[in-house]
Amino acid sequence: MPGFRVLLRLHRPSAQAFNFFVASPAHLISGGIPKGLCTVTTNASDTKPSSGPENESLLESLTFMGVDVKMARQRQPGVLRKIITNEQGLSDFLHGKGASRKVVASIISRYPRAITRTSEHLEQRWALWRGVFQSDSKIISIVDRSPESFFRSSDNDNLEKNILFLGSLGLNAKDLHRMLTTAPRTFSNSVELNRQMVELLEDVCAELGGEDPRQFAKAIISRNLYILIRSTKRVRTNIDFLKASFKISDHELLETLQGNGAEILDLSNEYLRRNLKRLQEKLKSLSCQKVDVKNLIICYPTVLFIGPDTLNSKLDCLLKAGISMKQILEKPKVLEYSTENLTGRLQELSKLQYDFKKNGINILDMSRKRFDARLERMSLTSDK
DNA sequence: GAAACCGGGTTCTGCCATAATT
DNA sequence: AATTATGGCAGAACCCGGTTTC
Repeated sequence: MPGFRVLLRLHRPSAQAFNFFVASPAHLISGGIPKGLCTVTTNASDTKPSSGPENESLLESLTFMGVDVKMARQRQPGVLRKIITNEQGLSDFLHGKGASRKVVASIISRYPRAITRTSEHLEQRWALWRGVFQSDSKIISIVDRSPESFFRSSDNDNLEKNILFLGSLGLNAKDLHRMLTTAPRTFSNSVELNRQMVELLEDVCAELGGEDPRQFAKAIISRNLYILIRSTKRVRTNIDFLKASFKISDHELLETLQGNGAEILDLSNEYLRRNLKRLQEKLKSLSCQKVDVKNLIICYPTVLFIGPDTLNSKLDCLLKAGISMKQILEKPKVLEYSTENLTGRLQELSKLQYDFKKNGINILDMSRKRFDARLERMSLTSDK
């Protein structure tokens, strides 16, 4: 559970803080000065930050609601100038669905345009989401997580078509639910955009000599719920790149993509390129053959997800412990465990003088519980 | 009864640029 | 011309345990 999620948690808020501090002074210069200091020197008509005045009573009411007006202004300045808005209706609506005052304020701060939606619109949209989610609170948690996903589009028709389209792909209800939980932006894409991605995947299948494009697309989507919020350019480029970069047959590529390889399509083009290049270099320096690289990727595509530094440190710590490259290539799943985890296990095993040559390296590919149990048994037998 | 095989779970927003509206 | 709607991007693994096999 920690791992990746913790990384994201730690990463994101710091990035937000960074933007907040950097962007605010910029705003003070561009937005604050004309209002305060320029009244004497200029007529409002030719000042650069073209704009009417902000709606003071709106600002007041937002402030009263606890909205971070500074943040809102930085994100969508135009909204603050509007004469007609529905912040009270939005607030009441969200409260009615169980959102706290704080959550409502945070939502508006991060996606101010939300207050331009009418109450009828909100009711409609909510009803559509409820068609997929079991409870209001589930939706609230997603809207709180990503206000933009819910509010960015005002096109409820499109949303409805999207739900129908996604359902028509043959994904089961569970997949659909998971997709909309984890990648809610998929909802707000235009149906056309989603359709384009599905068509791209079907085309790729046909190009690679696949028999059943529909099921290929479905397989990739259900294995990679984020695929529909990637650009077709990214996915296309990655597939073409994989095809061109090593001697993988069409059939092998097809199987890899609809198997464990579905996720590597998410990688940015540059990242994939860099990771593959560094992987090839590293393996070459360890005197592996090209075919070893190919087999590694087919057998364990996720290896391309691992950044060069992480990958190198994992390989190095395994090799240093007396494990051969051949063993790693035969059991690449050991690379899935964090460097810390691996290092720790290697240490404990070396205390017991575990012989990898004799016993293999499967012991590293085990859940914590099983590993500990195994160690326990080993130390018991060695005591006797 | 342990080891190996195998697949599954978790996870993804907030910002920017541009097209489309009004 | 301003505002809204939409598309696209960067960021970068880890762990668990049911079932089968020996």
